[in-house]
Amino acid sequence: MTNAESADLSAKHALLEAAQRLFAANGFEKVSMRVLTQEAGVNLAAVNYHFGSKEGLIEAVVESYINPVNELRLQRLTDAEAEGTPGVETILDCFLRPVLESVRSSALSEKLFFQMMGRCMNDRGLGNLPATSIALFEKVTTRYPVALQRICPQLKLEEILWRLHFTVGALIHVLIHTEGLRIVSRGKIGNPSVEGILTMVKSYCSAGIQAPPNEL
Amino acid sequence: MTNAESADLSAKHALLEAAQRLFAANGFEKVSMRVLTQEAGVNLAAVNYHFGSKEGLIEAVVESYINPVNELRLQRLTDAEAEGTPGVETILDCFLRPVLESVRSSALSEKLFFQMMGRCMNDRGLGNLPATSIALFEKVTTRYPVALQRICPQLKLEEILWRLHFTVGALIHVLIHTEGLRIVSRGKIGNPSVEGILTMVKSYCSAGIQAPPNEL
DNA sequence: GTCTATAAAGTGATAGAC
DNA sequence: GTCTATCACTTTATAGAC
Repeated sequence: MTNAESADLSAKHALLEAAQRLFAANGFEKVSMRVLTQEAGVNLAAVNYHFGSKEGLIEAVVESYINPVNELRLQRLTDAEAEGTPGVETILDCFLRPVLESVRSSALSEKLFFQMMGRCMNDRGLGNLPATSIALFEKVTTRYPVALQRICPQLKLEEILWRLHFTVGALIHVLIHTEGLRIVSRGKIGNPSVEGILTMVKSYCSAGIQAPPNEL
Repeated sequence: MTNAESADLSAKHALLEAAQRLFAANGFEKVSMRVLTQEAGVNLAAVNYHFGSKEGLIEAVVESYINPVNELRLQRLTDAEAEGTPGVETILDCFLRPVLESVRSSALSEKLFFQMMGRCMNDRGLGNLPATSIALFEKVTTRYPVALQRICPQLKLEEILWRLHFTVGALIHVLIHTEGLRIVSRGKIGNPSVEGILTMVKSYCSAGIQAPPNEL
């Protein structure tokens, strides 16, 4: 590796690292490239050199968060289906757990990581995600409903899609707003572990998905 | 009413009306006071005269959306409890329906209204809402769990709070992201009426809230 | 690849005339 | 209450030297 390449990688890496931290804590809009480059210890112009624009940097960060999660979701579902016909709880585990596991491959603290993940899924709006992320999302929102319908044949695909929609909402809300709720509720929600929260989300969403079908 | 008061009210009203429309469509951050005042047909300085600052205008709009909903939530629960012990579905109806009904007392289109409501609950983060809104939220998040525990005595209050947290997440997600999903899913979610969506949310969340309790 | 310097445009807020 | 003019500052992006 030449010096130039090494410098390139370290500057690029420093930008990505600072971007993750600052975007997670403050949101994409509120972080200026001046503050970000200062925090990263690189020059202001480096953002445009390495990522083309602020938007390019945002997309790089979003992809680095969302894509591994969705790839893991597909892999886990494939694994589960190889072992038989997974139940609703198992399918939900395949869907939800990758979010928790990605936290370990991140340099961010747990709280910041979850906020970042929530922001990626929320602030950008699904429609204007990077193309690679949209493609993965489409695979996920195609395969999971099929898996669910296999063991919930009483539900129309349409209603499964809606119930997965509600499930995603519960997940994102927990990721983004649980810290705030902890403060506002003055401790009334207790202090469950991440695994404990996952258990509660799974039992709630599993029951919701298996609710009696509605007339559509 | 004097001319001055009339002029005051109409300028203030025009600002609020434009703020609702623009904030709903573009978010609080992205709307500049220059664009907003131009849209409202008033002078740039009017924002600071009538609301003190951009932040003051935002808070006025947020209050005007959130507070009526939470007041209605409290009223509906009071009414339901006057007629006996409401079930989970009834309690959820008291909680969710006020969001839909407020749409009719708004000048906004249905889509914009729902986005605005979602933004009020989401973008600001619960912690930094106006004081009156926080007080109402605290009443709601005190009374509803009590009502739920009355008919779900097998659940600890702590778990009820978490399940209400998930419910709010599903609601907000539907408000903000359903239009986007409609596009991305290429019509696969069908075209249910607002009342139809409410029915689906209620049955999902009702089943989720009544799921078997977890070890905490 | 990295830097400085700067362009070009935007922001919220306010003093002061009317 | 409403207006103009302007302040003081921030933003992203880029040209050009090194």
